[in-house]
Amino acid sequence: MIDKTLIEHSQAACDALSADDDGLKRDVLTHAGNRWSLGIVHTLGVAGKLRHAEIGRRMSGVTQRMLTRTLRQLERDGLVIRHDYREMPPRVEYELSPLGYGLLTQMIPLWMWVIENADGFRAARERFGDAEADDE
Amino acid sequence: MIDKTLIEHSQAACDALSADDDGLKRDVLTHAGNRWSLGIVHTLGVAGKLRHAEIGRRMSGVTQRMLTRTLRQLERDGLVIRHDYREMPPRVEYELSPLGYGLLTQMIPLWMWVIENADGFRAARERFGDAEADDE
DNA sequence: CAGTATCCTTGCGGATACTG
DNA sequence: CAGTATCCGCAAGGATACTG
Repeated sequence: MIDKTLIEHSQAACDALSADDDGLKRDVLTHAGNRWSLGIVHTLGVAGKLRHAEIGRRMSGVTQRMLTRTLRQLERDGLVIRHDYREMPPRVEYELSPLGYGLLTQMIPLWMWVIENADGFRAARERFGDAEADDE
Repeated sequence: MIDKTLIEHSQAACDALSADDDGLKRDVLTHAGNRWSLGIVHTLGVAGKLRHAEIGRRMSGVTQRMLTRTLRQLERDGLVIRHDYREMPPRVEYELSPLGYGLLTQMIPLWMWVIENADGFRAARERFGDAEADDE
């Protein structure tokens, strides 16, 4: 059975939050859910400051296009800082902003929870994946 | 300046997590980032058990199509439980699963952080939104 | 009431080729 | 090296109409 106080606590917290912009939260999660965003934030969080190509090297599968796109997105979101040294050949480095580090920090407990409950998610997938996966 | 120990703590935690499936985390966030997922989870978390139409009434803007789609998605993800009473006229109720309540709980600190840092996000938007919003 | 069935637009993500 | 420029397929999201 579920802890009732947990639910009530959630209620109180959610009510307080509902007053603010609900779209902002979804916005952040939408961008965070994009294919490469989490990986880049994670990589920059671990490595500190990296060049464009170096990020690409550490994240197998990403194309230059998507890397640039995602980095620009993260920059617009204020999570990543871009340093263009205006040299020839070009040298550009990316690093997490304080906001980016903050997000990374906030994400960690969530990630751990997801992994702890991976079985639960997979179980749900199997229950429904076989039955009605084909119609979507 | 940013707390260095924070970064190192993040590093350690992230390294531990990287070993596991990175796609799963992104998967959860992708679904959570979908247009109506958060709102539904929040609504069900606060209200408990609701009928299809009642959810729609509490979330202005959602169409029946998207409501059904999102609910089905959440059901497949194991976050929401669907009760079909097989009556006529139809009566179907939705409620959060334990996993759903768990996710909601995990989300709350993240949401609070997002709202606390809303100024930071908006500031970033304004800095870049004006300059290069037109080319995307 | 609780959905499906269509049709449409938008944006993500990828492949490939090119440029300063 | 750090990008752009084009091309494409796919899925999210929305509008509208219909059904058991």
